[in-house]
Order: sequence, then structure tokens, then C-alpha cells
Amino acid sequence: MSKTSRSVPPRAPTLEDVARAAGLSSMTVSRALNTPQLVRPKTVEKVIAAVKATGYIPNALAGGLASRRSKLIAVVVPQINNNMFVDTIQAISDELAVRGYHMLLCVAGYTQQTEAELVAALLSRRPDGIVLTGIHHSTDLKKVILNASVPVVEIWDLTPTPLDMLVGFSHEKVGQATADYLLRKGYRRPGLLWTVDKRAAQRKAGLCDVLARNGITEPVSVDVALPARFTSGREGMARLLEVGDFDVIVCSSDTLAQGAIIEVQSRGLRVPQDVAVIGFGDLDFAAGNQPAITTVSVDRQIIGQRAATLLADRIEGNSANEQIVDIGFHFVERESA
Amino acid sequence: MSKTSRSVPPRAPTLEDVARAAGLSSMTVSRALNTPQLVRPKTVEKVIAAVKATGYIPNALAGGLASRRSKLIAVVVPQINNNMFVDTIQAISDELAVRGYHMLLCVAGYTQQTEAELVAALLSRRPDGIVLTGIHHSTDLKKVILNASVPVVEIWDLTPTPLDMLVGFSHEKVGQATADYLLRKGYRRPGLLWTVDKRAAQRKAGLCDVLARNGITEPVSVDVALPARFTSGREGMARLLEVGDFDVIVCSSDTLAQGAIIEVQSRGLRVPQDVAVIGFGDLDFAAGNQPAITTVSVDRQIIGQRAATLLADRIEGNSANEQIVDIGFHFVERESA
DNA sequence: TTGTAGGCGTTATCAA
DNA sequence: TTGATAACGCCTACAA
Repeated sequence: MSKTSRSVPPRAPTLEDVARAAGLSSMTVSRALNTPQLVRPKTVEKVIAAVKATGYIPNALAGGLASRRSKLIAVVVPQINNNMFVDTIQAISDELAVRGYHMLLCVAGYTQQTEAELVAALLSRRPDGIVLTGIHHSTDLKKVILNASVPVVEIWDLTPTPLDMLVGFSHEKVGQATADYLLRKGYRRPGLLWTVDKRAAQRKAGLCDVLARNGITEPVSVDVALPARFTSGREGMARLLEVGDFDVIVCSSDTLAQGAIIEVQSRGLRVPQDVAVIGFGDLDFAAGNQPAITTVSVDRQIIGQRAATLLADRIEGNSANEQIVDIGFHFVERESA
Repeated sequence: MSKTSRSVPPRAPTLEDVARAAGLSSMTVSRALNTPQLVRPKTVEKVIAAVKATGYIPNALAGGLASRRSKLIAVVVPQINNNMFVDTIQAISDELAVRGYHMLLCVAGYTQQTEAELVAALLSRRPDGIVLTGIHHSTDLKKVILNASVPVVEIWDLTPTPLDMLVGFSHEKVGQATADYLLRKGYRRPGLLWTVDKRAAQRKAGLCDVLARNGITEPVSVDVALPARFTSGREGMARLLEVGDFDVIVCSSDTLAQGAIIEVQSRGLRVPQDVAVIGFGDLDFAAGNQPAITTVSVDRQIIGQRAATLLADRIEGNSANEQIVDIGFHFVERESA
């Protein structure tokens, strides 16, 4: 109705508006905001005052379009609500924040098709870099990624031939180390309590490989659905106790191990005397559990931190010298096995 | 050197390139991709073929700039590696994916200053909506948000005066319900094992309020750092056992409760006979723990799902009828108290 | 140190 | 049903 008070459309202030308020050109305002060292201090002050006065908030869409740098990193994980990945995600987010990037987080599930589609959609955001979980990708995905020539870090696994950069560790070796431990401790009748993802499968392969070479072939394995849950640990252990007589149960994660231990104890049996239990991950409850869980420790935060650093360095031209980072792992002997 | 093979700069194909390949205008290609129902089927086919041939990937920065809709939702949480929030985040992500949005995930920590800065930076991405954890924000943050006139959902808390929309429950009532339960069960010497965030403080207030009205004033409280960890639970319980004689320990989360229970058991005491323990959250191990943990169940996924739905509906003009969603909670009596 | 011109890749709008 | 034109808001490149 009235053309006085609300005649101004509620358009967000632009660089131009700030420039007008400051009596400068929009280019100078842009410089004052992004590269203040190239602008006279007094001018910078003027700009800052004008920004405050106008309530200006930069438009990163426009900025990214013009500069061809989005300051955006896309992160693809199989799941968020997974004790293994959350610490890595948090570390990525923290490190990226320090470097001035934002994190676009996507859940791919555990199928390749989904991941390929997701990444294609993600690329439309023109991220400056991408973090992919794992090293097994569909050929479509690989083609799209390489074609986009965007820096990529694969995490949580190891291969001599990554798409680009990589931060992880060898799951096969984890399995082997676990087998070595079992054999050294004299366990002969192992049972497996396992989730069905690719990395867990590699650990199983390494484990069974060494066991087989030592005369223990095809140990019984009970599979449980992802994500690994305490409940699945209990149920899986219950099934194992029905089908066989084991001296040790190897679990694909500490979460399962904790559930398994409770199940054993609830039957009046003792861990490790009646049946031992081994986990994976060294989650925060592993050391304090009763009995303390023997497990494989992996620095999940370092994975995220290094991944973010590698990407940011590459993007900013401080070309990373090492492209493949093996963060290793270490076996932690505690009470449960 | 040679100007034949590599003379073409590796510029990503644009709408224009697709249009040329299809013998159409870029506008028609844009329509075929976004609103195919407005384009002749045969033309759409041509476009799809040309897209495939050129390897075209849309540029959402340009699209967002032109259309003023980024298809981006910013989510701000205090922490990611927190058992309480991950399920909510995952649910938001899942629901947003279905609706065609991407999630920008930011970690604010537990200080208001950080959150205000983060949101300002986030707004530069021109998100179509924002999810904020909690209802306590700095006045700066509120001003910026309202000024940007972007849809907001606050989650995990309840207030009659949200910034905009809200999905959560009353922490004070959770505390009251817990107190009611304690009193009904005849517990008279409660101790508290608590983290120091705002929402936990509200639960404590509700709890102490009811207790005080029943003659139990200022129960001893041991505070532990965030995030709530199994280890903190054990340590906190150890301190409690040193400073007093309690018949029940109320914990601000199941994670602490689980640690507390183990600590009690490791001393040869029994839960709940020697000391009872109550948790909060009904995390996945609560029901299967030995003893099963008496706790308050909150549907963490629903919070995320409803928040995402509210936002998407609002953005797409299907104006949400209810702006404040109280998802409630329910007390779950099990064995530990 | 500051300013001008032009383009980044897409979509809204209007015309055909 | 399709196309031409003009933004969208910023930054690169160059000039002054």
C-alpha cells in the first residue's frame, strides 16, 4: 500500500551496496574483504564500517562461480551413525573449519550405485575437493571423478593404486595381526562375529588366511547387519554359542564385542576363561569395559585430520609430497583375550 | 607445444556445450533437465543424449545464483561424535536426500560465540534453510538469522518462542519425570553424574526442583566434560562413591550410566541392589546391558526427520501448519533402577 | 592503491 | 514448445 516504509524490496545487500555506502568501487570492497593487505588500511576500515552498516553477507555462490573456487569439500561416508566414522568426520570438519572450508556431508549407504549417483550430484556443487570412504568404487564413479579433475582423498583403506590421495591402513594386515595373536595365545577354535561391509571382509580374509596356513580352516562366522550394534553383538554371540564350541570369538568391531561379552556373562560364563573375545577399533569403552577389551587400535581422528590437510594443501598449491598415508594400527592386548 | 591434441582447455562442459551438441538453445536444455514436462519428449531425449555425450555436470553455483535457491540446508550441531546427535544428523541427511537437498554440516562446539560466527559464514552459502541445535543463541545470531529471512528449525529443545520452527522435547519435564520415578521407587539419597551442557542443565533443574519439593535438597553432583564418554562414567562414579553414600545415581546420558554401572560392578557391588543407576537417551546398548538400563527414551531420528520435512515443506511453499513439534519422551523402567 | 570492463554458468522473463 | 535477453553477485585481468 504505502510506498514509503516498505517500498524497498528485502533484497540482501550486495558488494555494490557496500561500495556505495563506503564511497568506493565494488572491486575495492571485494579486495578489502578478501585480500586486505592489498588495500590501504584506512580504506579497509571504511569498508568494514560499511559492511557493518549494511549488514552485508557475502554471496559464496556468486564468489565461487566467478573465482572457480567454492571452498567446499564434499565428504562421502557409508553411514554417519557409526562409531567408527564419526570421529573421522568430526576431525575432517574441525580441520576444514580451520582452513576456511565448509563440509558437504553425504551418506552413501553401502552400495556402489548410490555412491556414484551421489558423487555426480555432489560435483554439481563444484567442491574444491572430495573425501571418499573406501577404495572400492564403480567404474562410473571413477570416470566421473577423474573427468572432473577434482582432488580426491580416499580414506579408511589402503591400496597402491588410489584414485588420487589416500589416508588409511591395511585391513588385511589387521586380520593377519589378529590371527597371529590368536595363534600365539594358543587359541585353536575361533568363531567370527562379523558385519558384512567390504573393509570388514578384508580383515576377515587376512585373518582366515593366516589361520588356514596354520591348520585352522573356515572358522564358523555369524554375520550381522550394519551398522554394528551392541544388540547385534549379543544376538550374534547367542547364535554362535548354539552352533559351536569356541575358545575365542573375533568380532569385526568393539561394539559387537561389547555385546558379545555381555551375552557370555549373562549366561554365567566368563570372559576370557570360558570364551575369549576380540574386538576392533579401540572405541572409548574398550579399555574400561569389564573385562577390558582386547582389540586393534586405529587413530580415527588422524585419518580425518590428514585427509583434510592433504586436500587443503593440494587445493592451495602446497602440493602434498606424500600421496598415500598409511596411518597403521596397533594390536592392544587387554583382558578379554 | 603442439596446438592440436591438447589445445582445448579442460573447461567443464556447460549448458551451452550441451545445447550446441543437441542443436538447441541452452534455455531449452535447461528446461529439459529441470522441467521436462514443459519440453517435447523427443527434445528431452536429444538433450539427454547430448548430456551423456558431453559428460555435462550442472553447475549448482551458477544455478543457485540465478534462481536464488541453493538446494542446500545448513545444519549446526555442538558435536558430531556424540551418541545423542548422530542419529538425528543421519535422519536429517536421509530425509534431505529424498527431497533433493544437500547438507552442509557444521560443528559449533558449545559456545555461543562460535555458533554466531559459524552461522554468519554459513549464510554466505545462501542455504535454503538452517537447522540449529538448541534454543539458546546469542542476540547477534538471532539478528543475523532473522535478517536473512531464511527458514530455521531449532531442534532438541522446547520453547514457546522459537526463532521460527522447532522440533524437540522438554528437558525440564524429563528431569521431573525422572524425579517422580525416583520418589515413587523410594530412593532418597540420589547422586548426580552430569555433563555440563545447557540441555543437561535443564534436565537437572527439573529433577532438583521436584526433589526439593519432596525434601531432598541439593543432591551431590559430579560434573564431567563433554562429550559424555564411557570412561567419564566410570571415573565420575568412582568419585561419587568416594564422597557419599547414595542409593541411586542419575546420569545425564546412557553412556555415562553404562560406565557408572561397570565401575560399581568392578567394586563387587550390585546394580541396583547396592546402588541404582538411571540414564538418559535409550541408546542402543541400554536395553541389552546387564543390568538393562532404566532410562528416558527419546526418538532421535524423528527429530531429524521432522526437522528436514518442516524445512523442505516451508521452502517449497507447502507451508507447515504446525511450527512447534513436541516429540515427547517416555520413561523406560528396566533393571538398573 | 583503486577502478573499469567483462565474464563465470545458469535461470526468469518475455517474445515468437 | 522453443528461443533471445537480461540479470544473479562476484572476481579476474587489465588499466590508470
